[in-house]
Amino acid sequence: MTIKEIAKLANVSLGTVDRVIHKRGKVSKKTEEKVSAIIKKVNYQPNIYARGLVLNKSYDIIALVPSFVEGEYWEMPSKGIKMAEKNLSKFGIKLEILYFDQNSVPSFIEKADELIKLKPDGVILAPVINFEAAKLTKKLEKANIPFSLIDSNIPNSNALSFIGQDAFQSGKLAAKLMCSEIKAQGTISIITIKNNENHNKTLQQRIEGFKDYIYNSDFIADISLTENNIHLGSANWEECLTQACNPDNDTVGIFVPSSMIHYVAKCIESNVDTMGNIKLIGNDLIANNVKYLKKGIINYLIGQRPENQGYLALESFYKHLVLEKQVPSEKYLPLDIITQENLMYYNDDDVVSM
Amino acid sequence: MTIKEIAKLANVSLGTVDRVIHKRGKVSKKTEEKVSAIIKKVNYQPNIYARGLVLNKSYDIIALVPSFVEGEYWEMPSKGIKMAEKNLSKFGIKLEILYFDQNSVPSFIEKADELIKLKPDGVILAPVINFEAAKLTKKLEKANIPFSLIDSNIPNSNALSFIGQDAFQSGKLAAKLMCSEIKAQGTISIITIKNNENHNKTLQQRIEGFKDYIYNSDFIADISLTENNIHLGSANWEECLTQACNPDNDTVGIFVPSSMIHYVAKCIESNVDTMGNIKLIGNDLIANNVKYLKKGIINYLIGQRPENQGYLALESFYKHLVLEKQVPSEKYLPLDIITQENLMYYNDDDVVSM
DNA sequence: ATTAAGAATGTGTACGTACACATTAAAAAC
DNA sequence: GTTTTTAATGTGTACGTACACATTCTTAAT
Repeated sequence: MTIKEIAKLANVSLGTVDRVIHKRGKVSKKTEEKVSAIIKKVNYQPNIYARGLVLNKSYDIIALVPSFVEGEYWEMPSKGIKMAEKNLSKFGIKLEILYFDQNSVPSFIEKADELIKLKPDGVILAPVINFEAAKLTKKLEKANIPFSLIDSNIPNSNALSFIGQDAFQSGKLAAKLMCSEIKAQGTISIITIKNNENHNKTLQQRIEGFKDYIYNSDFIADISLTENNIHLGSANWEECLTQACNPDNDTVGIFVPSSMIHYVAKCIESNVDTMGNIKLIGNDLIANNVKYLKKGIINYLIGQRPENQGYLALESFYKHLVLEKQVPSEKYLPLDIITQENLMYYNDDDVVSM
Repeated sequence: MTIKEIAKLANVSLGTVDRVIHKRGKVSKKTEEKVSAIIKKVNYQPNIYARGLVLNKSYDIIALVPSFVEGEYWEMPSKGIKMAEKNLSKFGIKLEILYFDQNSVPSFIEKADELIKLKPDGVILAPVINFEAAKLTKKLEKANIPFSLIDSNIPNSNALSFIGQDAFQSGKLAAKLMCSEIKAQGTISIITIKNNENHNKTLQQRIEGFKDYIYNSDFIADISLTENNIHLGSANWEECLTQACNPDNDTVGIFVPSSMIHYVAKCIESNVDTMGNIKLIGNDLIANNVKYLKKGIINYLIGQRPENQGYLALESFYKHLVLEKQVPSEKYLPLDIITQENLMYYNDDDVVSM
């Protein structure tokens, strides 16, 4: 059903139908109603090819995400964003990725300023530096530039879309798995490993979820819970870590609420005779973690589909700008439980093919 | 970069460039080489809007899948296929779904004949009735109609694409989870529940995977393994099931290699005092199973993203017919481990949004 | 040298939409 | 009743591609 046919049905010209569809005015009330009725009746759907051809718009989307070295967590969201660009560039979605150092506030500010100057049509933002990210969203709002958030949310930010995880629930899930694995009484250790002093909301929420589950489980009688922080910047962090892993020789499980769990895994591996039975649960399917999962040193990894997060973020702009469809304001991705037995189908390069 | 610009660069007309691009011949070798070189150099990508507009082709895809009543497994692949149609119809992908009764070979044959008569441009086939499905694929091949398989594969069928699961690995995963959950020695029971006598390859592979894991685990010393079949057609199936659940009063876990596990869950629920501690693991996130997972009667469900399977199957034709891209010949979806703690984000209606 | 046949190349139209511009009809001003 | 203004409606062109058809250029046959 085309505009032409509608025009014929309504006994008016193409131009009139066009004005009605786009609400450009300059149509008498009578004909407006007549045409609208027909449009509704025949369920007119614009031909996206013709539309795309004549508009021939392109949209510049800028993603502002943490930089990474190969194998680090933030490689995965970036990968997803790039994959989406490959699929969507033919629809006029152009992408530029700006990387900031997540351990450096000035680096974020610099890139944020650069972003604003480029006047993009849309922004994908990973608000890992919370406060500064919130400031940027205010600026974007003022400049009327839509933005989507990935990884973590900024409540009440008026984002086009948030795509991420439920970190609290992720922690609960980790605790549940830990409780399933542990067969004896002892100590469960929560170890946080960071290379900066920034407050990380995601880590905190995972820890809270973990503790929430443990405190409410039947296991609480048999276990004690300890928390440790390791700072990778400090000189003796390796000693500290080894010490934290099994201080009283009764540690039965360790939870690392981040992708840094491979550091613990490595430590356990080199002390396998004393620590070999400790159950290890952490987050994210990065290469280093996968290695230890395959070896059986890490028992479970929890994933939140970071590639998908990136993919969906760019796709949200395609839906919003190209298709002019409504996009869901929040999308929580599933918390995947990954173990030796199902690893191979998560580790696929093509998880984002949809 | 358009054909027009290429024509200008090559000092030829649009028609000549067009002939070169589509290899229609009637171009002298010299100009053909000149134009080809330019096309390659400027990395010409056809404008999909203009292309789509002028071709204005539509493709009739027919899906041949098992019928279902609400809440049954096969509702999910159908849902995914329909969701894909919603997204892809604007690109000319038209869908018709034919349903057959998976307990009736004649019903399959009837629908298959109907399908062939409709001369579709592509077919999505769920080959649950193996032998007849294979016959259909031969016919389709002869008629030069591409087809994609979902759920289970037909080896060497020359399908455009197979989208499904690794059933053997699914069984192994179930066994791994069972071993994590079980704290005492006793019997693990594999219960198959069917309402027909057809051989079901998927069930068989899951069982084999399950046994493979158990036999190779440290647990084998502490447990014994039994197998039971329940036929829902028989008059006394409920008695049989109750009997099978805990025959020697030492059952510690039950594995049902299908979505039928809710029958077992119901049985356990009504005998909670004697069977309350039995661990339950089964497949598929259908409503009935979710109910018992939430209640804590089912401990784990293993999912293989049936909606995604359906979605990807239709999308494979979009990629093949509309975008003329190569599609992967096999796609194994991840085996999701679902438990109370991560259920909510899998049970989302919108799992297929990508 | 002229013509016919065939190869090579060029031109024109259509697809459905958006938007600028042209035209006509109606109402207001004189 | 004529002119001016404004509202309403109609027309034409462009987007980039595919394909039918028209034209020009070669080459061989007469």
